[in-house]
Amino acid sequence: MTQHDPESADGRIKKPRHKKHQNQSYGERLAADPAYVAPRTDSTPVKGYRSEQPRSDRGQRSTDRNRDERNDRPYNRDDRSGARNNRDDRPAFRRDDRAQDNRARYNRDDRPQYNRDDRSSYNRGDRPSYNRDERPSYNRDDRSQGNRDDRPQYNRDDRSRFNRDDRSQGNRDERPRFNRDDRSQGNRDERPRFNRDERPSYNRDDRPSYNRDDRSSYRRDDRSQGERTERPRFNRDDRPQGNRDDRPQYNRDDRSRFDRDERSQYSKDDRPRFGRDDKSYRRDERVNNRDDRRSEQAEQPVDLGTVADDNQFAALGLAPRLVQRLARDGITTPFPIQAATIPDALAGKDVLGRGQTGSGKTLGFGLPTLMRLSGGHTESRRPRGMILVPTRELAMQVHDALEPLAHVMNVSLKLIAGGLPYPKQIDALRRGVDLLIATPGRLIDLCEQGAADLGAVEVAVLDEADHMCDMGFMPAVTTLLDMTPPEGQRLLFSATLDNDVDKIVRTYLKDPVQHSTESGQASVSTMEHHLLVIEPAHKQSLTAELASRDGRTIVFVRTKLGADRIATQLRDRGVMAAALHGGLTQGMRNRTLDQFKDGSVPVLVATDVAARGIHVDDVTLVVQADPPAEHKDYLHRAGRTARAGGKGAVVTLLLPHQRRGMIRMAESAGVKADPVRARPGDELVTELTGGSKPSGYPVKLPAPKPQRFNKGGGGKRYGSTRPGRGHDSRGGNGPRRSGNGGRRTDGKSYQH
DNA sequence: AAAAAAT
Repeated sequence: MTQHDPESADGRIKKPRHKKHQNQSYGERLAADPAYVAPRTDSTPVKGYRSEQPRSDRGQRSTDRNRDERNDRPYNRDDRSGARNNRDDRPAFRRDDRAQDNRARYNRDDRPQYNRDDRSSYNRGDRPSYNRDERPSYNRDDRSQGNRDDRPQYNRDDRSRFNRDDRSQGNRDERPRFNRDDRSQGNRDERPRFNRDERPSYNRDDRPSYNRDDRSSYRRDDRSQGERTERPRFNRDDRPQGNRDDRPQYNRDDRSRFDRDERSQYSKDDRPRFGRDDKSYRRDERVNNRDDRRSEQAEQPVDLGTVADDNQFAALGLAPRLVQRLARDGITTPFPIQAATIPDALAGKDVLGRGQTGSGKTLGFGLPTLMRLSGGHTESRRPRGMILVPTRELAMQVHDALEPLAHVMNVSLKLIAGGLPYPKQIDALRRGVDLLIATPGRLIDLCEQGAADLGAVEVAVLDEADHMCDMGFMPAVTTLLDMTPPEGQRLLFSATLDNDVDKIVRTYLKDPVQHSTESGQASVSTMEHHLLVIEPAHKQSLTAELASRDGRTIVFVRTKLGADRIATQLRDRGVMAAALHGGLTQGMRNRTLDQFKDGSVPVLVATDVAARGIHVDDVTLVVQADPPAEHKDYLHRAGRTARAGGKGAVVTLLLPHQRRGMIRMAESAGVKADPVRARPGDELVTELTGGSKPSGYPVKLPAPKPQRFNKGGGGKRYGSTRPGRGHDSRGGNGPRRSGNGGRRTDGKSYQH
């Protein structure tokens, strides 16, 4: 009966069959054929559900009709990406449509009843026959057709996926959408969902994996005693601050693995029981609305230590609690960029901040933002602050840097980035989160889904502003800024602010105050620069020689393929190196960065994904195996070393024909260095590397993290070099890759 | 011009 799923025997999506329609958008196709019915999307979770369905139901999936529908899906997907590429054409259309779109979503209120019933029956197992045959056409006709185009199909899947989770806790009756509005006000108490809403954030933010033991005992013991508000603080205080920099990514990786893979098994035992036990506790003692939480916390201030009288942060006008918290980490003297921008930002002005790499810009915009958001009231789905960053890693870093500070200010924050599970992000938004730290794509996605509404954003921050304003990012950034109220405060920060930013500045900033603590050139005095002109044939061996040294090294290359290739070459020559680029799964990216931070892999071979903002302690050498494309890139790449006053060297390898361009670039970048001819073994090279040479014996990357949670499955997705689909057919929120070591196979990004 | 950013 069951042939292979057309969709996947091997987990891959097959090529579309309907070539004819491949470049036709759904809307176009609909226009041509009004009878056209959207391919159903409910089939996406097939992997997760199928095995749970009674066999008799399963059979129905392989009717011709259903198969065809499923084959339609890829075609649809292509449409969507086509649409993405056409972004430029669409934003206007989109934006105009947005209101309408929202309305449509609100209109749903009329519908949920039957929808939900549909869905619940779906859950009960009669879905296949029922849904398949009846619901689609029914729903589709009812629903306003026009909007469908805008709403990605996968929305539906996602939605139903977490709704399902929610639902499993009962109270289906209480859930209809109209509750949405009330929700933030305190219907919460009644609703088990509250429980869910709270828990994830707790899980997410604070539990270092190594604390896991603590946590579980902690969980069981402390939890029932209430005082949830104490918990995070407890955790946070215990955590040695100094380690933070080394650990965040590490935690995250574990966490996601844990969450994604473990949860399904884990939940069966613990979660429901927790829910049940928790009821009385929840009802009676728990304080579960935000304001109460705030006041409670205010009543029991934690001793954050004393602040010296001459603490200069206090002088900038920051709240005592914040100053105390900073002081506890030994941060008592503002960097110039902070001293310059904080007062203006606190005064509510729009600020353009430029400070050299590693000069503390994160706090420069972070502290005023937290100050502003503290004490306000955030409605469900309507965050009041937004920090946009260009890469996921940077988003994580900013999040982790601000988190302890946000905590003392009683500001909730949430990382919104791609490659991470949707449900927790949506839950957090629904619960109401003050400040988002986001990469543009995912945030737009969530806004389109209606999970987030930027209409209440008081502070919008662009980190790496000039990069956010370049061609690739601009549309997304303007889309997001357009959604924020124009009267809101806007802060733009970068090490290089140039003409590209003008458009954003003119459009979105009112009377901006500009602070440039440096010229925007390479003025970090502790950084030395070397330009080496080399023979093409020597590139590999020279790179290996340079990278084979004590201390952390980042090797920058131009392309993702190049990153993979050079990392492999280095390992073949005995240099422990790993590649980092955007073609890897987020899990791989996290793991690689963790290994680089914890020292198990001292050489990182990266594309420009790591060029900006990423802070790793003690990177003492940056090698540019491919010269940067422009002077700004040079500065940002170079800025990974010599951070916060440390020392560092930047070596750029140049093929003869790249020499001229580099000289020009060096001038624009303010780099004082003359190209020098170099060969492997040269004195200069030896000097830079401290004399150590690659062993010549191939090395292998360290094994994935040893922590494997029992019951298998854990870590499969990210941990193995050959991530099998295995039995973890759940958690399909993560990036889906068929396994070949996490490298892209679709070639999509490599085409010119 | 590549990379990044949503699935």
